[in-house]
Amino acid sequence: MRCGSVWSARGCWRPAWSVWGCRGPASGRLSVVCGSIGDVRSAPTILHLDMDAFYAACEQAAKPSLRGKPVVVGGIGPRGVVATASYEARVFGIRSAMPTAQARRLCPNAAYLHPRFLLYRQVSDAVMELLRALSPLVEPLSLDEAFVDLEAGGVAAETSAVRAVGEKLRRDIREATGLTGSVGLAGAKMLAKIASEAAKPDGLVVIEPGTERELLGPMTVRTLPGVGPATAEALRRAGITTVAETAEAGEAELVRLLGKAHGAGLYAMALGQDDRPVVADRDAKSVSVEDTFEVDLTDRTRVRTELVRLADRCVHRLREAGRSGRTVVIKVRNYDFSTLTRSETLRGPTDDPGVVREAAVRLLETVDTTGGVRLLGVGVSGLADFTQEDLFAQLATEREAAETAQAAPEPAADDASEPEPEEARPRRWHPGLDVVHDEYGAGWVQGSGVGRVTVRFETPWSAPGRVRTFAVEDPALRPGEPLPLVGGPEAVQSSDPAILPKSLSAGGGDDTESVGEEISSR
DNA sequence: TCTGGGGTCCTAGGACCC
DNA sequence: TCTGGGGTCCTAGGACCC
Repeated sequence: MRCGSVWSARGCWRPAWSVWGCRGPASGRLSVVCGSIGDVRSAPTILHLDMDAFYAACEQAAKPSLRGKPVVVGGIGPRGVVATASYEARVFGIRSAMPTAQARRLCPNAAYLHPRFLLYRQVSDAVMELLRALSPLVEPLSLDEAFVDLEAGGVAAETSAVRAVGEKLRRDIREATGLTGSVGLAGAKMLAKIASEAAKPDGLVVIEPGTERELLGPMTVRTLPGVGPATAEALRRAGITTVAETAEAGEAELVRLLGKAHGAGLYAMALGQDDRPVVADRDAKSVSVEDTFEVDLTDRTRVRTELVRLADRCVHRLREAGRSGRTVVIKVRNYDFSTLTRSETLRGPTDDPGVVREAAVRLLETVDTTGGVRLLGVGVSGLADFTQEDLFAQLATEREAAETAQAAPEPAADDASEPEPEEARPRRWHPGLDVVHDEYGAGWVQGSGVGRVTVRFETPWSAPGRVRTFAVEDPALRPGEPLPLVGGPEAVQSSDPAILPKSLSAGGGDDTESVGEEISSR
């Protein structure tokens, strides 16, 4: 089924759904049943959009030389995992959440790129804007996914009307971003999501209200949202593997197996019942940051320093969101991957870096880290809208700062939101990052090592570009910014004139005399 | 060279209060 | 001074999602 998702096999995957969707003399009867329950709308007016291989597709749109090639976006380091693989990379068996090292074994010739969230957010904003033109009720689930309530947007509650809206949306997205998205339309969130999954890539699937039970019945229970490996295994041990078997098991049995909330929820899903509304403007409930270290931390002082850094980053994000929080939580993953959390609830919400820092350090003191620390995290929950100084928290800061002053000679700048000066950071030329060269213009890092960095000079609107290699300290080379994927050079809004050099717009000649040597592309 | 980072929701036990 | 029960808050852990 997975390989059914690749370009080549798309033709034989999608029609299978059309068959299911059209099949069934009983569909009329079922629609009456469901209509009477009121759990699913009588028209497929809930839309789910899912962009296709989003991060990888953004990179291919930005980097002409990668179009049609396997691209993997994710952690580049020894402990990295895959965030998104392009469809060309999925042919090799590469999947999200797979260790990058394993992906490299499966497809050594793919391009392995560090994520550029700035770009993904820009593209996402453009897509979400198109969605909000359809309805005031838009619920983003992530950068590349959202529900839209078309009924609230005044779209006629008819299949033909919502289908037309969905197809137009897909065209608009392609025009605005150059990317493809898949659309699912159904009378409930769960079904719309299942439909968009079936539509992938670059398709649209409608699930007609009334057909959902026979559609879902034969599918694996893993299809249902909320059923992961653990739930699936618990169900399998009870002889349940399909959605139909889940429904047959009955609510009481599912509650016995999985607990009250999960069991009851799963039973409803298996019947195709899902009346969750589309909710716009969901407030975040927690903010957290975490780092996995390339080598386990064993030095206690270093662990503390890193924790303080994370606390500052966390508060920075909290403040950016204009929030404060009452509960501080730290997360420690040990050398053996065992993970624990410790939390402390303050008397009132705070966004004071000192308070969060000290709570985090206090919590760390209750944890044995002698075996080595693989990951550290700091989070804040119990969020409130930040409106006023919290006196309790302020007092706590001063008191605890005084108490720990002698025991903890931590340097610690006063304001966590102060970013490190650019010069203080070593230049890290991660593969995939934008750069600008004084002479050659905009490009991206293809690789680096042993004091050299290899750059491919191309832009979203250029032909595939050529590769040159420089010393990592080359003063003509500097970090760049993402370029717009569509609109060409006219769309560039940058104060950096070097992005658009004459040599590039003139089509480039054989002009490698100066800085570097050519390197063959892989 | 196994296993990221950012989240959400649920459960269960103990404290505490009525 | 043998003991019931409910509600809420806090903490820790776990499953799941993208």
